[in-house]
Amino acid sequence: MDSRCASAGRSGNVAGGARSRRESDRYGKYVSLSVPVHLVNPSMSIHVHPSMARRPLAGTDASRPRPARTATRLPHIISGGVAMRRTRIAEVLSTERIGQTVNVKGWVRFFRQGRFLLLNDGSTIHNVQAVVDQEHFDEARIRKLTTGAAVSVTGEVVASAGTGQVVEIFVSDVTILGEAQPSEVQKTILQPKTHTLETLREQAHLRFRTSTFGAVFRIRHALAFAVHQYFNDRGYFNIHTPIVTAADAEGAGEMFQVTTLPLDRLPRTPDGLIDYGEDFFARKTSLTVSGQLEAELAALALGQVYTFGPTFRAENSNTSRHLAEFWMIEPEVAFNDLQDNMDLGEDFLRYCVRYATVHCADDLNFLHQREVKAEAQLLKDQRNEMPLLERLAFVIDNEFARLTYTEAIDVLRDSRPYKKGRFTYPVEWGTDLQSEHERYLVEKHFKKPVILVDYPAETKAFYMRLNQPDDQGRETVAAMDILFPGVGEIMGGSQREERLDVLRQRCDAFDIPAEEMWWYLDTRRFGTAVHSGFGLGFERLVMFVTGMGNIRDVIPFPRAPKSADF
RNA sequence: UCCUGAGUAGCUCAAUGGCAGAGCAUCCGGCUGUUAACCGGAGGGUUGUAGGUUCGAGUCCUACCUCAGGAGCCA
Repeated sequence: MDSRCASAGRSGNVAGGARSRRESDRYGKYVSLSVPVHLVNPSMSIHVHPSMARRPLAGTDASRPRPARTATRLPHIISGGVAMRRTRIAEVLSTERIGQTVNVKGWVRFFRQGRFLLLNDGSTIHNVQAVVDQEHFDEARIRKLTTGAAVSVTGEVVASAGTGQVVEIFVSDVTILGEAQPSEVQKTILQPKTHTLETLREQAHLRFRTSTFGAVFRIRHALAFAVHQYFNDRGYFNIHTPIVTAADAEGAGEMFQVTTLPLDRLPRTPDGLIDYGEDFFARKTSLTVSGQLEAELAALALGQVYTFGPTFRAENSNTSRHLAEFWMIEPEVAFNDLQDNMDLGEDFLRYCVRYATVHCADDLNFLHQREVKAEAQLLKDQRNEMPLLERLAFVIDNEFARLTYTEAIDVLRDSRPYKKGRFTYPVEWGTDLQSEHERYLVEKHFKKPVILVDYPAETKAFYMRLNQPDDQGRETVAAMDILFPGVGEIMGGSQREERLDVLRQRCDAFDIPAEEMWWYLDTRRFGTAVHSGFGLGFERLVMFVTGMGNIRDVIPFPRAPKSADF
């Protein structure tokens, strides 16, 4: 980046200081000289400054002629959009540009009164209003300014004469880049009205254009960026664990098989079994359900690592919290015990939420208002106790409640709903907590995120570290689950079993063939060490931050049972 | 996979077993500094699919499909 800035500076063909050179460099690749002249208003004169066609820069895409930055600096370039670089609408609205001529490209949201063109280019939740003076343009072109069309607009930024916006663009030229037939648009979610989330889901390829999904996916990006930022700043290394795996022992759920065998004529062994020796990898393989085991290997050498990749579960889960394909973040840290693991999980979650509130204020504000409007129509007991922005602030400002599974059982047995027989499922030590129990703890009792630790050994995975039996001889493992309001289990992790003999016993108890796990067990043979990690469902984090109630609305193209459209 | 509910115009929803409707959107016309613009008019339907009951079914019954909410599995 720095070197590219320097070369832009050397070219010296752009007026202005260091800042404008950097901006020119950043946007230079979007510049196009070839505006289709037949789409330009014939009544407008087109002036091309000599600087438009000169001095290629050395190498790189910047070797195209460079445009003037603004009409203010080169006032003799007055119109036509020719060779003007595009300005993102976010930039037009957030910086002081009154008096400058800008070019924006985007999609029409509304065209009110044949005069007010509301454009959005995805750079921000906000639209820019472009005022089209009909007398200056032929009717044929005006008629193509319809909802959904892609257009390029050039004009002066002026203080708005209306009251709904601070600035607007007074259009000197408008070009239709891509038409949208109103009769066809009318059949899609692009028609400017409120649609249900179910309808939007049926047109997932178009829902990016809506305000809600624009906001959701900008926030999703910010959170993904925050994940890498957090770990990078703290000396973690990102590990790309395999997507195709032969490990069948992770115990994290049903797996999607990966094969190149002909399904209509499977090769058989003499015993009549499927002959996986003929398969692509010469063994049975599947899509990964977790990168944890591989991340452990890396952590026991690189110290602290994390994965952030796709994960696949072939469970027949039909809920608002499950996907067949989702993204998971799995840090793994050598020498961390369960306490360190909890501290990491809590600090990490707080960091991500805070990052979103700082970097996505406009989008979160929109989703907040959207939620407030939607909740106004719900019955009181169905509403969230806190609106979105308060929920986020609450997580940032308050420490999570921490307690053991055994203590949680006591809390539940002491609760009103338990004593009044309101729980559907029994509360007994040794069984997994049900959704209703977790929800009570998070939403009613503690009213904040809860970290539960030390679960009964038989309910958890083989790799979790076995604790000392308690005074009643009950066995637990050093597992931790972080529960969030509305989302449920957002994170699950543990201290790993580092003792070879205990791990072997656990493999036996879970019917896991130790010989297939030789590479995993090897780490316990050569310099084994205490280590811990967790898995965070990325979409569940996005759900919490955006307030979306269905996980299928926080991933662009959801995969779920009987559903892989788009 | 289980439980509950839903499926009627492009969208959101009405319609006691008796003529299938409204608002918005679309199209045509008007108005023109609008803010989910407004005013007038028009077009738009195999009521999810397949059977059944009935003189008559959007409405009742059966099966299936899809979706939603909840449960299980989990992140």
